[in-house]
Order: sequence, then structure tokens, then C-alpha cells
Amino acid sequence: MVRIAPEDHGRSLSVGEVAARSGVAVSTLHFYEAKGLIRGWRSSGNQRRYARDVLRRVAIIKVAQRTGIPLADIRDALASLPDGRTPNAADWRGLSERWREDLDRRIALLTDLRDKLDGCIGCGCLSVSACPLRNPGDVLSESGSGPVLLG
Amino acid sequence: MVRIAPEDHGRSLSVGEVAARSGVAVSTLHFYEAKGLIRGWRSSGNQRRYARDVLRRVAIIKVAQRTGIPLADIRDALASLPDGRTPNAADWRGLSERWREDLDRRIALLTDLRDKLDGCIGCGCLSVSACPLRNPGDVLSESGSGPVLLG
DNA sequence: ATAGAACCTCAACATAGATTGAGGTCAAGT
DNA sequence: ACTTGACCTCAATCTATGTTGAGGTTCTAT
Repeated sequence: MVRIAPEDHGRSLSVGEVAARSGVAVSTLHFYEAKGLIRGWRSSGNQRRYARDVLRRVAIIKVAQRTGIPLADIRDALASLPDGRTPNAADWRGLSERWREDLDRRIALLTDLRDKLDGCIGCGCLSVSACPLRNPGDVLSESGSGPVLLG
Repeated sequence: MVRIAPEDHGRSLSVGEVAARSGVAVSTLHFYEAKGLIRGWRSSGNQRRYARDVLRRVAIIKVAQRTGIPLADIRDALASLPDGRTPNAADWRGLSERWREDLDRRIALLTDLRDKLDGCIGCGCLSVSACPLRNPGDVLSESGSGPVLLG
């Protein structure tokens, strides 16, 4: 049973509590911490302790992942959150805006791909040099190599 | 310099030619062959030879990958192409239709995610049990198998 | 005081999708 | 014949995103 020391009550969370409340495995939280996506401190007995903030962070991580954003980018985006204080609604909204743009671009890319799929796969134009499907001169095309998310 | 033996002229392609024309690395073609995505035969000197079909196949593979379909699924879809003959336009169209449905679903998912992003990240509802973003009871929820998300 | 749950570290394994390298062979031009 | 570039196989490595397990420690209830 997870019990919280009296002096911590309502203030900090153990890794097991975060796991239970956020729905991710303890091992995943270890992993996220190692990758710099979440931060915490240690108890006198070297156990992980987290502020309640971490629940929101983990929630954001999972949502961002569902949209296809890699962890490294999520980490960078989270790093833009304020250091000393608990992020407020405006802070989170900033993240949301950055990601929405990326999402918009990727939706446009997929939509474009879909619209061209029937026409191009069926026809003879699927050559490296000429086909619009092979040569996405459209969305994201100038981003160098592949879809760069939130660089 | 890549030279084609007279008897092969215009009929078969070496792995290097396929690489040059399709834009993928030789090692990747080895990899695709090992994974069953492309097939060919060997010359008397044990070198890979491919029918011209393979260029179309590789093109399809790259397009499908761009939409987020995993190689294993692409392999299965390509396996539905006719065995003895060169695939015709109708064959390719069949593939296109299968994938378009998947693409439609994923576009719907991302769109939904985007629409909820601002509202949900900024507000206090991002809890495991209550938030619509955390609990996708909507698009894709019953899709069971197949490529669900990129990344 | 002690059992057992929860925690710790570190290393290995898993999957997808390749890339790289070592060591050796084949083929074409001179 | 020789050189060179394209080719061969097989194993190792890489990134991303974790999971699993071994071996050891801490915490809390009884």
C-alpha cells in the first residue's frame, strides 16, 4: 500500500502514485526522467518524489505522443515551461499552439497524400522525377529531411 | 559504370540500378528483399536482378511509408498483387483503396486531436478519467489492429 | 521485529527500419 | 593480366521507445 509520509501529505507523489494516477508504467516514468521529460527529487531513502505538476506533464506527453511528436521534441517543448513556478494556463496554451501548427501541417500532408493516392498509384506517373506523390513540393517540402517536428 | 549484359538489355535491373532509379540505398533494397517486400532472381554470378516492376513497387513502398504504414503491412498489401503477371492499373488501385481508408481514419484522428488540443491542454480537464483527449472514445477507438499512429 | 510491498540501479532484450563495416567475389575496361 | 567499381554475405551498430529481470534497499503495517 502506498502511504505518504505526514510531512509530504498532499505535496509530493511517489513514482508508484504517479504511475497509478497517470496510467503509465513505473519503468516508463524512470525512462522519462532519464530522458529529461520529467523532474523530481529524492527522499532521504533515495526514492523518487514528484510535485503534482508531473501528472499534467505526463498527460501532455501522452497527448503529444498520440499526435506523433517524438519524445525528444516533447522534451524540448516542455523545457520551455517556467522553471521556478508551476506552469499556468497560458504556459500550457503556448505549448498547445506550437503543436497545433505542427499538427496542421501534418494533417495537410496526409490529406494531400490521400487526394493524390488514387490518381497516382493507378496511373503511370509514379516515377521518381515526375510524380507529385514522390515529390512533395507542397507541404513541409523545404524542411530538409523528412517532417521536422517542432525543431 | 553499370553495364547491362546484352541479353538482359531493357529487361532486368541490377540492385545498383534500382537504387539509382528509385532513390533508395542498395542496403535498403537488400533489407526490403530480406523482408519480402520485393523479389528478384540471381545472375550466374549470384548478383541480384530485378524486373522493371520493382521500381513501381519501391515507389509504392515509399509513398505508403510516408503515410505512416509500417513495412509489415506494406508487405502484406503487396502480397495481394498478382503472382504471375505484372500488376495492372486495377491491381494498384486496389491497394490505393485499402490505404485510403486507413489514411482517412488517421486524418480524422489527427484532426480531432487538433480540435481538442487548445481546449484541453489549457483547461483543468486533462485527467485520466475525464478528458476527451486522454480518452479517445471517438475515431479509431475500435480499430483494433493495423497501423494506428505514426511514431 | 519482521514480512512483504514498493522502491532502487543497471543491464539486457524487444521491435521497426535501416546503415555500416569487414572480408571476399565478379565483371568490365585497358 | 590487372585494376577498379559494383556486387556478395553476415554481423554489428544505430535511434526511438520502452519492458523485463536480477540483485539489493526502504517503508509501513502488524
